[in-house]
Parts: sequence; structure tokens; C-alpha cells
Amino acid sequence: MSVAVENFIKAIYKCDNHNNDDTKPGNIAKKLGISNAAATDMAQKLASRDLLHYEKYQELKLTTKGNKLALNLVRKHRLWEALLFQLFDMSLHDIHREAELLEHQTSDFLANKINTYLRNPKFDPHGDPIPNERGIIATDDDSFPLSISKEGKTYIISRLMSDDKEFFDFCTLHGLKCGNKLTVTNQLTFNKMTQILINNNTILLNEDFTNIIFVKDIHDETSPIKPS
Amino acid sequence: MSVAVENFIKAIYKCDNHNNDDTKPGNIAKKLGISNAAATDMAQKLASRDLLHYEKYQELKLTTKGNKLALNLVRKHRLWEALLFQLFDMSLHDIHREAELLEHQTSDFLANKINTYLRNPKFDPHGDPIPNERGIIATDDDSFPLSISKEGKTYIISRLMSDDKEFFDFCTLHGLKCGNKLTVTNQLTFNKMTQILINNNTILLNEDFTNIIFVKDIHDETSPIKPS
DNA sequence: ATATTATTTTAAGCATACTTAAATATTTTT
DNA sequence: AAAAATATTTAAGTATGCTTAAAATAATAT
Repeated sequence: MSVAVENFIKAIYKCDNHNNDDTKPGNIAKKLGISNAAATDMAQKLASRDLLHYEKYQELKLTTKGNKLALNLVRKHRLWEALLFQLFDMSLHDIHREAELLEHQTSDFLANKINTYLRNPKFDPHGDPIPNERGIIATDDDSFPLSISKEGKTYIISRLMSDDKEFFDFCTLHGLKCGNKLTVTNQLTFNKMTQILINNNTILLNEDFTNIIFVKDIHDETSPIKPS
Repeated sequence: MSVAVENFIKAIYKCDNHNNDDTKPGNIAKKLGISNAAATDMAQKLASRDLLHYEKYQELKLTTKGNKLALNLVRKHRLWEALLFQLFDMSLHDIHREAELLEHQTSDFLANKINTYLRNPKFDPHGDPIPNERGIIATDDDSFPLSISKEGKTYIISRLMSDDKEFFDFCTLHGLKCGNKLTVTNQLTFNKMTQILINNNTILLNEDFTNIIFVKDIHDETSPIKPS
């Protein structure tokens, strides 16, 4: 399976999940930085390899086989992120960038070695769940976006759902890190912004950010972060 | 730099060094498992990219630029081997196989992270020297092949210069491992075989093996193996 | 020195993964 | 519902990295 194919399948998987973006060739093309024509072409080829369902002008849907491949890649990606983060204390963006390359050259054998070394981690350093060897991924029920949090309550940050450097730099600067606590001091309904208190600093977050910062109630026991 | 290009350059580097094999396209083709025609073609292309010197029917010679690239790759390969060996206790063949893939997807940034984590290792688990960041590689003067060792003397194994699974399996089976001691009980000049005593077992090695098993005198202090 | 053998090179062709431009279908606006 | 805008698909073409077959050159044997 070539890198191009793997990235194509992964892009569809991602759109279909978190982003909930449409999975037509044009949108996949945009994410991958290739032309629409190339995406259509690839889609038709992958359909004939039973990795996705293709119908002219319709959204692309992964087959069971395609979904398995995507989950296997996501597993490798997140295992690498967890390993690099633990060993080398790299930034959230750096681990993502390196994992993006390494994931394609990782045997199942090596992935399992990493998994065992890290003692079967359930989440990566972004709080993203790591699919297990059979491609089963935790549905992280008790987390929700900060945008729907309640004023006055204190939460634990559980997930930073992004791969944008700017966003991660912002998070690092302000102590927004999985496992850390924050208090919602103000939910501004009129402009959809959220004021939080973290590390004794008050910051105002717009919807773009509060939709990708996930939190959970403080009494919750299971932590997405490895014990250090 | 594509994987194909990197492997081509690395193959020339290898032939030019240890093996001392010829570096004509045909031999490189054999090592890489591609046709002679493909190798000639690639050689001509890489010459125009200033990675090697090409003259019809002559041996291929790396330019300074090509040599730098090769050493950078060798560095990444051996750093990966050292890391995988230390973290996951994988076999000498397994670490080689995985490093062969990972080396091509490793940024200089990540290589330096691995290097720092391992505290600037001088040798990988095969006893092969690891080039430093500037591409300078230790010339391991005090090691020599077992084939020229002296009868009756005891040595420390310093290097297993191969990438063959069968050979490594044999070594593992008999305790032939960098850092371990062996005694040369017999140098059979007529058939060029060497009898050694290791772990209280006597084994007879033919020239194929004694040429790639390197040893050094026991009084020597510097060890190729990480302190555990 | 010549003939045979082996190797290298050239030539033509293929698959992958892209590109741009044109044609076609869909969606949105009016 | 038709026109305009947008998106998708098809078609033709390119670069990379290979293939096999044939031609050119080099190495070896007689």
C-alpha cells in the first residue's frame, strides 16, 4: 500500500469522523493538496481495489477493508506520537509531523512493540484515542467540547483535537494541556466566546478553539494522560 | 530525495566501503534487486544531480554531496537500530529490517533527538560505528576480523558486520554478541576455518563468518556496547 | 589476435501519481 | 424553472522508477 493511497484513505476517514466534512473528491483533494482530477482518479482506482465505494458525483465511503486500513494507520500514528512525546518531550505539533511520516513505514510487529513498551496506552498526547490491534477505538463518551461547558464549573482538559501548529503553540503558551484543569468563568452567548481561568490567567477563546478543546468533569477518574 | 535515490546512493556507499565490491551499475542493481538498465538509468540521473560521478562503463563514485547523503542515512539507520534495540529488545535482524524503512522518513531533528536520548552512542548494536551529525564516522582501528586472530588468545567481540538473518540467528544461538568474550582454540590454515570457545562450547567457523565477526584485544577499554 | 561470453547501455514501454484544460453534471441563485 | 456558479469527471500529458529486448562495449578464453 503506497503512501499516497494510505493518505487518501486516512483523509476520507478523518472527514467522515471528527470534522464531519464532506468526503467528495474535491474536499479530499483540498486536504491533501492535490488537484480534484487526481482525487477522482485515485477514488476510482481505490474503488476497484475494494477500499472505498465510488459513485459518480457522490461522497466517498470507505469499505470495511478501507476502514480497517485507516484505523491501522491511525493506531500507528498515535502510538508514535505517544512514544516520541514520552521519550523526547517533543511539542504536540512536532510529534504529529514526525508521526505523519513514520506511520507509513511501521510494521504491525513494531507497532505492537511500541504499544507494549507504553503499556497499552488508551490515548495519545493530544487526548486522541488509540485504536487497538483489532482496530477498535474507544468512543470517548465523557468528553465534550468546551463550547458547551457550563459557566462557573471547573474541568479537566481531555483532548486537543487539531493538527495545527498555531493552535498547539497557543495551547502550550497558556498551559492548555491534557490533564490540566481550567475553570469556565464566562460563556458569552452573543458572540459564542468562552472565558476561562487557567494557571491564574484569564483568557478568552473563540468558537474555533472551544470546538476543538475537549474537557470532562473533574470527578471523572480515567485520565487520557500517562502517569508520569 | 526519494527512497529509491537514497537506497541507490547507500548501496554505492556500502560497496565502496566494507564489502569493497565493485560499484558498477550491474553490481548495484544486484544489491537492490533491480535490472541493470534501471541502475544505469538512475546513475545517469543522479550524476546530473551532482550525487555521483558517472562515466560510461566505469565504476560509480559518490560526489562529496552523495557521500554526505549516504552518511546521513547510515547515521539515521544506526540510531534507529540502537533505539529499537534498547527500548524493545528486538533481534539484530529485526532492528535492521525496521531501520531500513524508518531511516528514509527521519528528519535531522528527530535523529538528533534519538542521539541525545541515547547519549551520543558511538556504535550500534551490531558494533557498526554511528556517524556524527556532521557525517564523521569513527575508524574503528583496534578491531579486526576473527580470521586473522591468534590461536590461544581471548578476545572481545566488537562487531558483527552483516545484515543477513541466518547469520544473526546463528550468532544469537551461540552467544556471539558484541561485548561477549571468545577464545580462539585453533586456526586451521589448510581450510581457513577458526575454532573458538564461547560459553563453554566449541564451535568451528568458516571464513565467510570469521571475515565478518570482528574482535578486539581484551585489555581494550572502549566498548561498542552501551552500558546497561 | 580473434572469438566467445558477459556486462553495460540504449530504446521502447508500463504503472503510479500527479498536472492542466475541457467537458459534463450538480448546486445555487435569481 | 432557467441561468449562473461551482464541482466533478474525462482526456491528454508529465516525471519517477521500474521492466524487457536489442545494440554496443568490455572482459575473458582460446
